[in-house]
Amino acid sequence: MTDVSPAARPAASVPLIVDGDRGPRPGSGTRVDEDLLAGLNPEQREAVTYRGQALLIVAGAGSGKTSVLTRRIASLLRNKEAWPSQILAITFTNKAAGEMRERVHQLVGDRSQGMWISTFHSACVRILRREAEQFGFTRSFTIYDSGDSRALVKRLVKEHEADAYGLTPSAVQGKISKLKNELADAESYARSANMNDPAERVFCDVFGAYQRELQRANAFDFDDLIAQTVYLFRAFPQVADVYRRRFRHILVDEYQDTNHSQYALIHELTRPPGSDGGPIAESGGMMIFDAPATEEAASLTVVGDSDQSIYAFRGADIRNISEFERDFPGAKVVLLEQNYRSTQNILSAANAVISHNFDRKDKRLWTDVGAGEKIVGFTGYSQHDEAQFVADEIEVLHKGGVPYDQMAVFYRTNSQSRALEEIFIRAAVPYKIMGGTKFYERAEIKDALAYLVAVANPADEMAMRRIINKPRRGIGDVTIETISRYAADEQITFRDALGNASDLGVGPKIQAAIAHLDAVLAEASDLMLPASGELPPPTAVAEGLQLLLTKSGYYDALRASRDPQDEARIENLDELVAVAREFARNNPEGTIVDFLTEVALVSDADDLEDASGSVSLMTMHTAKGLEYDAVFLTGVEEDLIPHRISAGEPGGPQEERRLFYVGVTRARKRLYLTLAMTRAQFGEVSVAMPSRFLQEIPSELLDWRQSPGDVNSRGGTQSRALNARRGSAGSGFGGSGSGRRYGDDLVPKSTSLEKFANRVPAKVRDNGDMELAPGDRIRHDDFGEGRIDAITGEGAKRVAHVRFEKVGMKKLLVKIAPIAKL
DNA sequence: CTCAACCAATTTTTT
DNA sequence: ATTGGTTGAG
Repeated sequence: MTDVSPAARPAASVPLIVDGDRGPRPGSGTRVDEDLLAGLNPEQREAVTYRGQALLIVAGAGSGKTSVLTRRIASLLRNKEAWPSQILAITFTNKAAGEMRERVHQLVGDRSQGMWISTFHSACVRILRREAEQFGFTRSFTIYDSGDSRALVKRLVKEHEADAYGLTPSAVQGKISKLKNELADAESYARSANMNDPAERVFCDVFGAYQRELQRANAFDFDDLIAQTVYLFRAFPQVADVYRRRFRHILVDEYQDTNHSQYALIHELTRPPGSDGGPIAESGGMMIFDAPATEEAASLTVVGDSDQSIYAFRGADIRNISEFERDFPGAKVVLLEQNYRSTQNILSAANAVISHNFDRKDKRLWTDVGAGEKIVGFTGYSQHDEAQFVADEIEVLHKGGVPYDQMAVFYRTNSQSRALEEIFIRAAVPYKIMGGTKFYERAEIKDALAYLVAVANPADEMAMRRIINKPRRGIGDVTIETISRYAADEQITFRDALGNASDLGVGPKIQAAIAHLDAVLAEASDLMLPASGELPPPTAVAEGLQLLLTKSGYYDALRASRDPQDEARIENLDELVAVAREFARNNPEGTIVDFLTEVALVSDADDLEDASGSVSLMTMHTAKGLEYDAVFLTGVEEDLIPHRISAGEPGGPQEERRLFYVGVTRARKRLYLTLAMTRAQFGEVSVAMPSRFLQEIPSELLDWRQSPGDVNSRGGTQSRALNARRGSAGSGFGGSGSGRRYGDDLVPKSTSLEKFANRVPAKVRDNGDMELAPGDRIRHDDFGEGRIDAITGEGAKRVAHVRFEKVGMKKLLVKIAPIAKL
């Protein structure tokens, strides 16, 4: 807060909101080093050099916005318009933050030290840790991830018997999250709620209890991190002023995906410092007297693209960006429409699809790199068949010179990754799944972290409850409630109650177990948080973790187990210890609290290192902001993309279309759209329909290796709708088109068709009402002869369980399988 | 209190 | 199909 801005000039009688385009300040903009602007188009230059109160950069997909943003920051630093510490840049993921930090560092060197480049959540944690004592928390508070808060909600729902009113834990959790994103707390919601509705009343009770439990546990959930920071700023203007004076340049990436609380946070930070007025400001202390009565608000730069808004489901409000000019009068708007990423064919497809969203501002991406390859379509018989095509095509591309890490496979839902994974393993395609079931969400990792939390934040009863009987110590629900009640009676924490094992009135065996756990926690605490106040050694976290896992008996219990999965769990724990060591190396001063913070906020810790050399698999949401030479969009089916659940929600289908658009625009040179005719879910096989988005792509852009009509017999309607062009495939590829880059062997003229002709029925087929019964013999085009074991299902979903002589048991969809009765 | 067996629900996307 | 939760026996 003592930073003095080299650019700050006492602004005489500046109104609260600066009006009009004031143009570049004298001395800035003109002196930007030319190398920062090298290779930029006029709009991009403007976005880098414009100086003013508010700037909106509307950046279409692939328009070079990251480059613009980093150069903008670099130019502020180079021209000495700002110290690093005066810059706050918000990105959507930690990974993006790391990359931006790296790129700025490349441009300006060590001058970049001290900037805050982080996610909303990380930035708020930093602020909250600093200010926690102001409002009843300690700086070692715990961060609850959604799993933690679900566990808490679950307990409270049970305690309040809220399920009797039709409130499921997940519904309650979702509603609480939504309310917090709107900055509504339990009290304010209770005032506006309809209290005649008993379900509402119970919900308010649970919400209130949930918040009290968090407070008691000295914990914040994800949503609180933002919302409580806003409350903090509103309740303590002098605290807010510290940050308003400090951050003179605020930049927010992916602005279209900000929710209301994030929007409010930005507003709080961009108010002029010292302007709050009212009684509190008078008690604000000396600073008010020292500083000019009114100072300039920080400058705000936001970057976004409303066509890429895909997080409405978690409260993102597209109006934040669409009404930016109204919120910040006089804001400058720069449009970046030239795309430097994809070929024209890919862009044309993207433009065609997104133009079906009616409530958008028309924006057309263009490029000057040429048409490029056609988009390849493929329809598999099953999800495995689809996966096989993807795996084979990846190998073809790889032989043609595309590195694995320049290819990615996207899907709508995480569950779709299974089939891909199975096939990729068999085909020996190196792959890496991004996101999904995260390392830090595995049970054993959460247990280990709960041990650490129990040390770092003894007030966190959730963590204590989690570990108290892991490994098995003979402590069940009854004993836990006994301890809990004892702690309440004695006005001490659950953790401290363990120290009085003999007072609890439990059996001697359990007493001993409790005393032992208490001793282990105390020993770890001495190691990681020495009472003497001296700084623990950097290795303390890793050693403490090791100590906890060993002396608690956790490791031993896993080793003694005969469950084969427990071996993998031990490996995971070893990896966690390794992560702690690595953390110590990078942060010699890092404490246990810092470690837990990092772990709580980093989505997938290992995504930076070993993604190289592997194909990336991820959901389309995760893909935002990334780009690859070749992209496979899989499962392009109705009910998947657009997802079935989205149909019922207002704006749902449109958001799905944006999601599809995001997926398409990730591709630089090659795009594959694949689907399957049948998909198994819940162990049931069902017939899938091609996604409507396929029909929105002009047929001349698409080259079907195998169209839905090729696979599906009732192809009449579908093939018409989907521009199936069986037989004309030869014209689309195999020639010496523009795709020279990967060599001519890249696109095998007909091999892939031949290859898959074996696997997939290449001709139109409809078995209609073929009568089959157990015991019948059949012949399958691929599998040979076999005998029917059983028939299950009804109508179009009738499934034959067939024992083949050569390949064993198979399940076949009677209606479309290439089979004949013998 | 623990374990085995059975049953239900699950699959939208994430910091 | 998998997983988590519940139930009842030991």
